[in-house]
Amino acid sequence: MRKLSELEGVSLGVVSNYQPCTAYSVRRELRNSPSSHWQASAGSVYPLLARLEAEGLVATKADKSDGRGRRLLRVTARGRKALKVWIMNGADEVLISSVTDPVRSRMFFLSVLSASKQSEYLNKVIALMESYLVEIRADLDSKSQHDDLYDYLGALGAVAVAQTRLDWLRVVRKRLSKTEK
Amino acid sequence: MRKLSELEGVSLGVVSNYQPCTAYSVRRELRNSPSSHWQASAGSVYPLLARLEAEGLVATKADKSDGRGRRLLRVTARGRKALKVWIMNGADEVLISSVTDPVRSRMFFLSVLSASKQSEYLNKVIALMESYLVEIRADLDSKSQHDDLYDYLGALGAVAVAQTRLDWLRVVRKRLSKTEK
DNA sequence: CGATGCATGTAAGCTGTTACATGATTGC
DNA sequence: GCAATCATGTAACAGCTTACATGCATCG
Repeated sequence: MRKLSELEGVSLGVVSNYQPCTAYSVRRELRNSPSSHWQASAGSVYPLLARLEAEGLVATKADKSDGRGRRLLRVTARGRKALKVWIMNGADEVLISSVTDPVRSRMFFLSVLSASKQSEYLNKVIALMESYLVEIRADLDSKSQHDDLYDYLGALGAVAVAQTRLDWLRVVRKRLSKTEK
Repeated sequence: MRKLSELEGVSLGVVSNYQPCTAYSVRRELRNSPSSHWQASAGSVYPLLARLEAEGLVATKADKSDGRGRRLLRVTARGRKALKVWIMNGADEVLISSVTDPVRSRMFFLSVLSASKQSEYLNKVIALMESYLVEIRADLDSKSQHDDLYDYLGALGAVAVAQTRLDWLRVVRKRLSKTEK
């Protein structure tokens, strides 16, 4: 069986968690989830789910009671197995270290900016990180440990990492303002 | 001027930090950097740098003393400006929240695995995170604050985030082993 | 003198984005 | 009745990966 991409695995997982559901709701779930923000455009999700259906990982059933022609998705037995394989394949050296942070990437080249532009950039990024943290904290608070534990634990990780990134940015700002003097 | 992609910005930044350098060394730098792990295959880096050259952001000069036909890259004035714009554009809401962690993504769907498979997965991932942390800690230690401050601060962020992810995974493991009983 | 690393690139293919296109349903 | 949302998709394009292809330099 073919190896699933990240977006394919996540989409299959979303179907698994919310079935029966429509392709549209999968897309919305990916877009709205504040903790792992995929673009999940229509041009990717629909062909992707069609691909998974062609491979027998999901099955669709037309909902005749709906005039919009919605088609309800379910994960097949094959699909459940493929999801398990995808998860276990996530325990991979390369995948674990492949988390690229656009803020951190820019840090390495910050010296090309003037000192004032540097602090302008840092202040902006810190402000954005702060409001992002508020957003995902609210998301975490909305998730009870007793409702869906895995959802809660995932959101918990998102908050922890975002807090760490913010703390780090504050250290950077402090350190750079010291050098300036 | 066109908006640069993440890989384009990073590549331009690497040239800026190490100039004069070859396209090959840019590729190697991206591949070997443990803190922000791009694949940076030949098929992406060479066309990318050719693109940047065509737009006048980098300039190449043939090194006649080298039989391999190496071409040395430099950032032009236009390129330096484009790099500055790219960095400032990084202070963006969407970009900041776009950090997707493959380990965290999988957490939301972990319930499809049996309890024993769940702990097998977590143990594997934790072991990998531990050795990854050792690797980037060594990288951080190799970077002096007085040598290149920005390099040091970037690596510091990578270590902080990796440590947080590991701590989170340990919390998850503990929490799930409790539920099992 | 052979393996590894340096150095440059191309071709095919997959994945994802942006923008477009259509129509039904629901809430105000 | 009108706007927002639900719902499905297509077409053109951009970007990156994998695999291929070539040849020089350096070290043991």
